[in-house]
Amino acid sequence: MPYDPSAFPPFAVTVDLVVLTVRRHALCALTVRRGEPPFQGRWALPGGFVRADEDLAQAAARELAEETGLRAHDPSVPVQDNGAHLEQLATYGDPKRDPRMRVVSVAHLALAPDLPAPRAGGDASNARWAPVEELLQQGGYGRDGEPVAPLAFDHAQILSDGVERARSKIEYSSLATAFCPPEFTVGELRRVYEAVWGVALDPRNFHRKVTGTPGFLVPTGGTTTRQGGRPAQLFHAGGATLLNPPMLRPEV
Amino acid sequence: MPYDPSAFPPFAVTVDLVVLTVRRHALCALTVRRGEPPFQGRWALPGGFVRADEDLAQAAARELAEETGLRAHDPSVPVQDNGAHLEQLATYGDPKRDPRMRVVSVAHLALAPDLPAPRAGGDASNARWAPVEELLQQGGYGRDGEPVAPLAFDHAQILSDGVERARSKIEYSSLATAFCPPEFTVGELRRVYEAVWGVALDPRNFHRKVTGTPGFLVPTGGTTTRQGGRPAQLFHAGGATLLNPPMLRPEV
DNA sequence: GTGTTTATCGTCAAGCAGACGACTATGATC
DNA sequence: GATCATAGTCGTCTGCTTGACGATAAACAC
Repeated sequence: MPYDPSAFPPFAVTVDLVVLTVRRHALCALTVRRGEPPFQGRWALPGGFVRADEDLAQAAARELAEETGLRAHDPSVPVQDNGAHLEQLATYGDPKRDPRMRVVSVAHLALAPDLPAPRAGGDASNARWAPVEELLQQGGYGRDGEPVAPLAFDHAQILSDGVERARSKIEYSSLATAFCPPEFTVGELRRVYEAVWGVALDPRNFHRKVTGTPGFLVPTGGTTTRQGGRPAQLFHAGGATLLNPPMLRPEV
Repeated sequence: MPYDPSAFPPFAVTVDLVVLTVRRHALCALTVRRGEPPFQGRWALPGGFVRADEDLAQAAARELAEETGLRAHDPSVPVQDNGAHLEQLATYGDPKRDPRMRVVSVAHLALAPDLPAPRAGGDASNARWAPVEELLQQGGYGRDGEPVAPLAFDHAQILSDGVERARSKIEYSSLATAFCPPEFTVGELRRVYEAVWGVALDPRNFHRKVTGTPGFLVPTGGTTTRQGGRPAQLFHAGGATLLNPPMLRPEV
């Protein structure tokens, strides 16, 4: 492999973000409306060019902050703040994925608690949380009966990969807590699993599992009734990041 | 995010390969000796530039074929041929990872059965299989007592990530069969797990687990004594790709 | 034949998951 | 205030899987 700078073609490198959250019992992704061609007016994943002096993770964290105001969560610190979980997802480099030029996109996956309104560089009308179920159905119709236009570029594929990563990763890690506020109840955590997986879980077995796993949940001492019913204990995420044995996703 | 072609810096995009195999009870990786600066004379992972009309997966498959003669395995076809398993691993883009220029490398992970001698573009003396344990120890000494120079660039990190991916992925998938020849015995498969994880497994429990998982192993009818001892049944990999419940990696 | 090696079958106890009954503590409604 | 609906929490039971390990089988070396 001789090194010849003229031997390689010019590439643009971008980061695209799959930002997931749980709203109203549904797994939702952040989308922004494209203001210029190609795919003008269509929804797309947020993203942008990597700058000359930036690492890929830095670029992703910068884009995340620009779009949502969220700080990226430092993986070396336990998840207790409002920072979002951010990890690299995969890289997409089909020569024809962008009709304008050769663009390689390093997709990242971010998990966030339910947020106030999104902002797309300050323009909230061009950003929204959409249920991934709507975004991924091909040629279907949204909840309002309007036909759903597919996402721009290969973003449907990227979103699909990100959702699958999130679905599998909450099985064997404590990542589901990244969807929760700093303090949460067992029931709220269970509803996260139910929304991400799209299944119903037995509250009693779930409670036994998560409270019986050492280091997963730490009681804060407080209780809340914000879900109605009997007051529930409040917890925050413990130091454990790996769940062993894993939480089993029910068969479909 | 306005689109301005002059707004992004030029990137070179490469693919680097973590090619793993099991030789003499040890997990080994393919390394090539660098012929020019930087890191001249040091060992590195094989790789090269992505061409103008190539997808990332195509580039990785081409590099793999150039270095080893292996065809990349088509994921849609059951693993029964000698093709190697190839998947994207992660992307590395630190601005300083290559002192010459901005290079973003899309690392791929390949798993191959034990092969004849490697060839580095026809030059076998500049390619070798090295135990990952030796490659990853910092400032240690190899089996021959020679001091081990660390891999070039950030390739130690890439290799480490690839090994960890392989170690975790054989837990819940049938990927370990990618290290085996087309027909293999339960004992040979067990020795793959033992080499990759660096642990000893109980032959009886392992046998029960893999033969009891539907679709994992399909008996070919033949037997072999190539390992000595009582003749063992020969199998090839079945259609099942996911192991549920997973093979449990013993605690360390 | 004896010993060695590897393969394969079987047994048993401990742990975990799924199904589900029972009870508790709130707010809402009559 | 009694009743009801809602959600949380604690138990029980059964079946499956695992880990530890005994026992037998079929080859080769001497």
